[in-house]
Amino acid sequence: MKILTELRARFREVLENYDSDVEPLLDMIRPSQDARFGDYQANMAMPLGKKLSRQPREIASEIVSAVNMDDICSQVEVAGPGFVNLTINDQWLTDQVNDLSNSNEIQIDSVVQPKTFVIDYSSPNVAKPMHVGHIRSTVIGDSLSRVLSFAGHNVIRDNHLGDWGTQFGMIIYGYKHFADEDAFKEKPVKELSRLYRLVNQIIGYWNAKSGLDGAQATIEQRAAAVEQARDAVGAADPDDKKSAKNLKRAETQISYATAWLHSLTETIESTEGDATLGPIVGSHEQIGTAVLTETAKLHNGDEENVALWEEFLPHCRADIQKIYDRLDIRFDVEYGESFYHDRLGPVVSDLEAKGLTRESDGAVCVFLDEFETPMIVRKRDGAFLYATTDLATIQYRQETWSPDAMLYVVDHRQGEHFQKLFAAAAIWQASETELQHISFGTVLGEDGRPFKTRSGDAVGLEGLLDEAVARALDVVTTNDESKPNGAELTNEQRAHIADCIGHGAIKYADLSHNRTSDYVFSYEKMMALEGNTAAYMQYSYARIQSIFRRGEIDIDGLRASFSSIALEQPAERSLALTILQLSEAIDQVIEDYRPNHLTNYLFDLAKRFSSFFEQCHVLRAESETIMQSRLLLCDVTARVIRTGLDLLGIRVVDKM
RNA sequence: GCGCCCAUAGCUCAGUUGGAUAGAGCAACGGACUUCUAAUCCGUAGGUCGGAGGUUCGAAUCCUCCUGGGCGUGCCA
Repeated sequence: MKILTELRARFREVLENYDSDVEPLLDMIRPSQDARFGDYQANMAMPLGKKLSRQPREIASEIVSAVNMDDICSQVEVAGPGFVNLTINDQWLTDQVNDLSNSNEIQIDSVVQPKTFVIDYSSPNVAKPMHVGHIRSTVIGDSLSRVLSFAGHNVIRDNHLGDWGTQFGMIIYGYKHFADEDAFKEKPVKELSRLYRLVNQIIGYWNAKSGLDGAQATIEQRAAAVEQARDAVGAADPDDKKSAKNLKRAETQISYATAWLHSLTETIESTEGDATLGPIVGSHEQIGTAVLTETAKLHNGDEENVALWEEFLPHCRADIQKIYDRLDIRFDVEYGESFYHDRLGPVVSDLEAKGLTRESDGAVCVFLDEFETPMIVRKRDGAFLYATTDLATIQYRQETWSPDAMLYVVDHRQGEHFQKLFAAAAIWQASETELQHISFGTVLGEDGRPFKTRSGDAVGLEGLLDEAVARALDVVTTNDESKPNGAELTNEQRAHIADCIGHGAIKYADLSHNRTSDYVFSYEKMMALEGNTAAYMQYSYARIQSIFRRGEIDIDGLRASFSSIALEQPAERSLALTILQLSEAIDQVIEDYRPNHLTNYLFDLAKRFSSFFEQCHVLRAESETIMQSRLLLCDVTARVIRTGLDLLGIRVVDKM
């Protein structure tokens, strides 16, 4: 399991004769993109040629004759402007894959220097139901945690829950005014989330009311701007694109403003016409400030509000935990925002004492050279902000774990916040800790807009998972019933398989996209169960288990015997080579914290297995020896798939 | 206005940090099932990598400008 490591080790000594810094040169040894160029290629001769003002091909030949690769490469060729194409020796490859096959667990060589990572992910607001927006942070953070720890790093998974913010003020206000005691006793979280939505709608109503005048004024203002721009276009010469552009922009802006006014009016009308909301909104005009007051009272230790918070919180957490249990997500610590409450004042005092703050409009601010706007750590009204909490969190984590790195798996819209946070942390307390925002894009609906329900709400996570499982069950059932030898699964088995496939599909769809880009959420695509989906990998695994069942193979016994893998057919060789590249995929994931390198790898592996499966019959192999070889190759493939999927948080099943 | 990000096949996306003739999967077309599970495999077709310059042996990738889009932008998180 160390092809690339081994190749680089062989090159290292020789390359030291050419350049003092060999790491970048060694990085230029990589798998070939095309089978015609061998299994691996070394591309360092070209840059060396430039640096040393010599012919790259000449350097390549020199390197090739100096590096001792007789045992691992069957062919070493200099090609094109100076590429070195390496073909791995079949015997060496066979030995390597047998080593892996003989080991009890699929492992990669642990990192030489284990680091301590704090990974901050998921972090939902506990008072609101989890929605589709939480899926990426949760799934990506979980996978990165699994991968880093698999590679030998020390990982602390921290769920930085939003358990102390304005949303609790909203619930408390809602509880005091609109609670249905019986409903709360019956299903507390359901009642609390009803109260949250209710309060949210009333706030929205009053915001809309107070926004009407402003929206009207904006429209008038922009109408004037459109007139002005239109005149400018008339006056300007036809080639002046600038004024045409201005007109277009002004027109766009007025259409936004009109749409905005329309949505305000709609909110107001629908609220007033609503059977529940209509009668009550009128008596809660001050709800906005009242909610802030309830929040402030909570923060200041008001007995009643703290008691309510303590009563609500366990229910909310239990509800979130239900989702984590379904998704097989776990954390080492769940220090929510409330945990840092007592540390916020001291953080601000410390910043002040170190002369890093300046007062501006009554707020305590940290001004940073790189940014126009400051980071506000204490509001005019004395309240703290999430920036304050985040600084306190960094401090706490450093004191507690002295991590080498903290990773924040949070969506890209908070990029600027983290830039400021990291900059502030750097001037506040010098530290070697690597602070990284693991940013990701938005989940879009099939219309290319952020994924919302028809009414404009975020899509609930629980319903989303239910839907995926339901669709998976359909496919499992249809497939089982159309098996040539008749259905073979009980209802319980079908349900379990659908559970693994449905949840796996959701996770895989997310992880297989480059995290930095937005992606379009589509049940159809992820459930198509063809192509690059979790099901394809799960299917490969199930087929292998089916071979073992059909042949009544005791695979553990076979592995313990003296049988070994021999690579005769091209499909066998190609599969074995890919199996041995797991560690390269893991390295890539860690390199830039992107799990999609692992999904790409697994897809490649599963494709090669499918080819092998078509071309090389296992149970009807030409001889007992070949059959045993292929059985072992199947076994090691299955174990690598299982390991890889496990690192993505996805389960396998024996039958599909 | 300023800042960050994006634009690759009809659609959804990769593209190993500057490497060889840009790849998958859907969708389309043609083949392979008395199956070690066809949820599969084999093949065909599909591209001005948004546009224009530049950097060099070599650019989807780096730089500049332009076009089109997304997001953020002083007391929410």
